[in-house]
Amino acid sequence: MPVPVPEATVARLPLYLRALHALAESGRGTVSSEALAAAAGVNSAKVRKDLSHLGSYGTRGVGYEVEELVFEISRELGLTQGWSVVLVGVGNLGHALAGYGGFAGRGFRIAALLDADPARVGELVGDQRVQHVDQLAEVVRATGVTIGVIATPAQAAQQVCDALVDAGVTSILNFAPVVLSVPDGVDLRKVDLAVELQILSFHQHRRTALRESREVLA
Amino acid sequence: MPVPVPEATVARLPLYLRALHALAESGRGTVSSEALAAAAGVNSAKVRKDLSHLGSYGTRGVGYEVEELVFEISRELGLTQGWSVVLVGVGNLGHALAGYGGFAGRGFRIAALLDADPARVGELVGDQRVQHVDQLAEVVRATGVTIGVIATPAQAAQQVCDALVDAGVTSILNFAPVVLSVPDGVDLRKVDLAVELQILSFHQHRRTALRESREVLA
DNA sequence: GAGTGTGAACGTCTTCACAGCA
DNA sequence: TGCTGTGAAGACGTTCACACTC
Repeated sequence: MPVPVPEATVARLPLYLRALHALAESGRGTVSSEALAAAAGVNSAKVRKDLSHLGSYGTRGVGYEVEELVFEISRELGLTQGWSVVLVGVGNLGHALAGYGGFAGRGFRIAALLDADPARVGELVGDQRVQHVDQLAEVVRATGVTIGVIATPAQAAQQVCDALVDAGVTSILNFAPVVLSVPDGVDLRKVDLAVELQILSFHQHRRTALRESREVLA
Repeated sequence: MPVPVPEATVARLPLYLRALHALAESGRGTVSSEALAAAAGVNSAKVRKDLSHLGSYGTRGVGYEVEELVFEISRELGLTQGWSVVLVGVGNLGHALAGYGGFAGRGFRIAALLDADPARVGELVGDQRVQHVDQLAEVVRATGVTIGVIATPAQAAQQVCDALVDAGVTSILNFAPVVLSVPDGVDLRKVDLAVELQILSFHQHRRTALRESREVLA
């Protein structure tokens, strides 16, 4: 593999995967780049370029086999090996994540739920019982997880992050609204629930500002 | 304003804003691009370029005034005008969003909470009582909201989206894992909670694959 | 004919490196 | 001297357009 898959392509593969799962459920055996593009909300040239980075899985004049593509994308993303995940912070967001179909349905198994609040310890969420965050190192060792998800309040996040790193977790997904720091060799990604709303605000703001300035001119 | 603010810059402004709020709380009066970059998790050249698109708010040899920058970024993002938001879907994720500091703390007021489940109607979340989604048109008219947030299950999302558009909402933020379609003139953005986890999986996968192939060679 | 795979053109974003100002 | 603001260079990503294949 001399040419690595571009990061922008990697970011879209989950999109294609979701669209393909939907297509497979609706009984579609094959898709064109055009149809897949529509289902994923991008344009067809992008789909073809992206998929070409994984190899040649399409048939000219026909399209791509849905099942085959699901497998190849899953493999590329490493979803076929069934990751175990430890989720820290079982508030509303933690509950939402624990019950999220996009996790369990995509090769991610929640191996443990941790929280700092003693009142929540022992609670049953899905098929897992909430454990105290003090057990973190032990839990990570026992379950062998390599991926950690942080859904705690902002103040607790760095401490939890450090604990995860110390315990040997090398991939961390952070939902807390703070910038975390990790040592080299640990992959940290973040989701900020408010960022997109603020971007939306920017566009709405500019649109109404433009409309008003046009009305002034009229 | 002949040169529009680049989209990539807009996407980072919320980051800077969060970092600046934290700096302001800790009593910092002024920041260098270097310090702000560290707090926001980017590099300093980017910070300077980004901020230069808003105007010249820095002082050479000194840096930027924290309070001033907070105001200018907020203004650019349109956060100073206090948007009202309607949130549809009050499950775990909806609860998490309703209680999220990044919304209320940034000029977004939740004007209404809607849900399709009669069992949830009437429930008090924060200072709002959950109303039935059938009231959507009426609620939008009464409150004059222009931003809608969808936190429903995937199956319900397009229907809710259509209802929002019909009611006159022109900016929609979608948390449901489906691609929604909206008419021209409506700005649609999405957050997929599972995408980042899958990207993380890709990197973790590639890392372990590389390590293994190196071990084979050794 | 239909639709993939891909070089080439184009556009956008990032980074560098330094002139210029406080 | 310290740090901003910015042209210029380079990396990266997108889109076009068409040769090629089924």
